[in-house]
Amino acid sequence: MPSPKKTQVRRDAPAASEHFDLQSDSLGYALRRTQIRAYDLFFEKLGALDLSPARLTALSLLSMDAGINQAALAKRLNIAGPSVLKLVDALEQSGFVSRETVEGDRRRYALHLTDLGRERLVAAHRAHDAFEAELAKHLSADERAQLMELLSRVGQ
Amino acid sequence: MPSPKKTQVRRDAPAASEHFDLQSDSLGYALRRTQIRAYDLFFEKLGALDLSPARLTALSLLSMDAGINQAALAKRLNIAGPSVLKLVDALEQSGFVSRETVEGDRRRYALHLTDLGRERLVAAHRAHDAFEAELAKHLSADERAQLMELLSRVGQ
DNA sequence: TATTGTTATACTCTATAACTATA
DNA sequence: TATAGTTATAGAGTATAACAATA
Repeated sequence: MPSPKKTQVRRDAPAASEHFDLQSDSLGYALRRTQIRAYDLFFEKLGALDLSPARLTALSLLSMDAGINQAALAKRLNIAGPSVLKLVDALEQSGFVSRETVEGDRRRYALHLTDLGRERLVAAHRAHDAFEAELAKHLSADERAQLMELLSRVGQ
Repeated sequence: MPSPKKTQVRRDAPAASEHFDLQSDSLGYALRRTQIRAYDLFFEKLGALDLSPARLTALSLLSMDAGINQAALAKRLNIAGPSVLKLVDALEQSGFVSRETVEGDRRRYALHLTDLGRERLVAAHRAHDAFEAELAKHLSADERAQLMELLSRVGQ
């Protein structure tokens, strides 16, 4: 298929010392720059809450799917077993999540938010709203919706 | 300031077991999902070239700024000194970059692309074009430009 | 004193492989 | 046999602190 977009610039440069400015018209780089900005802003707004993006997502999932087990959580977060284990260990140590036994299957735990976890999630939800507002502060509501739509089409 | 966007859904849920679906209308999550997709696609298209995004960016910068030193490269890549050192070590070991002495300042090296590095960058440039085309395959040229513009406004 | 590059060290996030207990 | 959770280990990518050589 033809390549409809050119990222190369300075086509007048001599072949032997050609310049490749890959960053100048690259959607990939633009996505990365924007995501770095979002990541920084996330910690600016939620850093005091002892919640990384992954930890917050886990709490959010647990608020919607109480009693989910680690394997299912790993699948939802798209991470491997040992990774979710460390995540749940950390959340348990912070007092946000409890592992509870399941009657009839002693292999698995049911994961639940603790009262503290629920409180923290409420605070995080507020902070996340502020994060989203700040992130999109230069966009109108229509432009933000448009951006979401375009992103979803890149995400395929 | 007022919060113009709401990420919360299911407002009819009881307060004691409120659900927080942070992912449903979050620009932050949309950015992350899209970037993960881009990252995967990058390795699909450029994985065989022994170049990570950071390594490719370094080669691209060296093609434009031949003779740059490590400290300057670190600044351009926005990474710390020891990090750029490892990066340059790896690029040197792959045979893409050479450290050359600088007359008049024996503290620093001038970094240059080798012939192999230049060849690899040409191949990477082609592969990167294919990557960009695939990434934006569901967007028209106008939509792609619009997305870039909206992203640049989120990035500050 | 300041700069360049380096070493030593450590942290986060992720993974795979092999294991135990249970089903 | 298959599943849930765990342990051990490793690798990529990043950082800070302390240092040597040089300016």
